[in-house]
Amino acid sequence: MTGEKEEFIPVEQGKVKMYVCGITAYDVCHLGHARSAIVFDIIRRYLKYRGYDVTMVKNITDIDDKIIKRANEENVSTEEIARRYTEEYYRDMERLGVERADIEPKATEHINEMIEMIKGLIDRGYAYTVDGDVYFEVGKFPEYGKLSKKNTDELMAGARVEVDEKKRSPLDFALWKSSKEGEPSWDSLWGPGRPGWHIECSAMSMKYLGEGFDIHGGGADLIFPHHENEIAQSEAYTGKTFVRYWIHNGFITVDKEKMSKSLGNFFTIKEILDRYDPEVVRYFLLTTHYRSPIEFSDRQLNEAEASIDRYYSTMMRINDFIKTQDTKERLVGAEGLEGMLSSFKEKFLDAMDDDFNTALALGHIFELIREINRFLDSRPSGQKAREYLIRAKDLLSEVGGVLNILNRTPEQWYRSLMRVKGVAISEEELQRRIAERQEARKAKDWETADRIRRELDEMGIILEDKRDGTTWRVRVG
RNA sequence: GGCGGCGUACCCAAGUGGCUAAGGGAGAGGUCUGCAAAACCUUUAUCCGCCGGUUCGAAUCCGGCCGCCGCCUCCA
Repeated sequence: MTGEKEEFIPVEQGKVKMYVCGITAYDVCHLGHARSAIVFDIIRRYLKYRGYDVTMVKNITDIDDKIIKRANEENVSTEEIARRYTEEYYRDMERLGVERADIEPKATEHINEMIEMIKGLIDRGYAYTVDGDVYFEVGKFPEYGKLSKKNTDELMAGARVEVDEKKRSPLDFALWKSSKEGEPSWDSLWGPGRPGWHIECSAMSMKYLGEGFDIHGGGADLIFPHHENEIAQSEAYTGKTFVRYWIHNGFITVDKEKMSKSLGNFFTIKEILDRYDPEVVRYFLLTTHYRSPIEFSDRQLNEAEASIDRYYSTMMRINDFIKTQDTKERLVGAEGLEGMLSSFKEKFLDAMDDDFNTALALGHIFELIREINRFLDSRPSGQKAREYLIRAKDLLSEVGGVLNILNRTPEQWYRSLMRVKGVAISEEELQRRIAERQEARKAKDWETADRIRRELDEMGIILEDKRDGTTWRVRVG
């Protein structure tokens, strides 16, 4: 609300109640929706990791003008449209690895709560009825604009909305819309109609989280008017502070412009996931702070892929090393790793505690990765060395679990890459060729060995000869 | 027009008063290797859009300018 970072103090100690604006089920989701979903998924995971008992509510708007429009275009019911795109949404989220919220209420299942609230607003003099419509009277709520830092005079002056004659002021917004012939409707004290968009979030968040709760999130484009309206109607209704902390994620841009439905410059989640592993998308979104805009491009995704690959290559080295049986203790220059191991966790927490600075947290992860590689390059051996690496691995998987990235095995990663990149060779065949090449190498038949390596390279497989065998990777980038 | 945000190396990006300006990608040189690849080392911002100011000290605070973007209408 202040527009600045603040210390987080929840309403109830140890508990966090958060509400995130979900989707309107009228079309398939694009990458922008993915960002919001992933950002708040990570915030929730982190708060849980920090020991809070988190309750997250994310709504689904299953009735509104866009849905009605779409239903009319396709000559099907609004329920059909909402059901279809809700299913699509869940499919996308599952593929992206976004966990479901604790409660995912639908607007149409909370009409009574909304009617109750609208009634209360009319009773308290904040809303008025005109021909079956109900409007919130913004002029009655002096604090209007406090979130978006707009003042009502300027809004009036700059209003470029076609003035609805029924409204007392152009700023007033609909709480209830009377329905036209053939539109879905619910009975109310004001006649048949449907709720306005803003009222659902207020009614549902209060129902599940209470009249004042901790965190309310959504895309930055919801600040005005949606969240401003939510504050007005909720605080007018309860007389209490609606939300303590507002969190808004930045946009995804394409050529610097906001990715949006109306500009048509969007990529659907499905399109992206046909070409990239979901982890690449998640990683990519975490490389930039959640509030900043993030420029989408294949180049960026390829870089994200390369970074993840670097991580898993190191993980493979760790795993190989942990399997060694050597008892001869050899540790030279382990100080770097040792120091990193003891400071890593704190650095990670500091980064995340500072407004969920995932980009910085990733930086720390890769510093540790470099230190691990440096250590492994020093040719250590023995139990002590193994213990260091086990500790490193545990730390990495702990934070990887929180960020929901870098938490698979290298094998899973490479298999997935083979699929995504369409590498045309089976693992069995690949192993056979590697064995074949090993024979050639043993016989110092470099020509054959190089030929096999080149052939595999053309298929997108890179071979790496190590001391005790050859490993393969899928080429990325 | 009003309000808000951003401008850090070749690219992406963290850093919002003071140790050597994180990290990733890309490039160059080196170590290792049969040759590679990977990894590691060195290297690529005496400087953080420009100009002024505050301060012992600023990328970081203040003012002005330039450029880009967002919101003000549905939008994650």
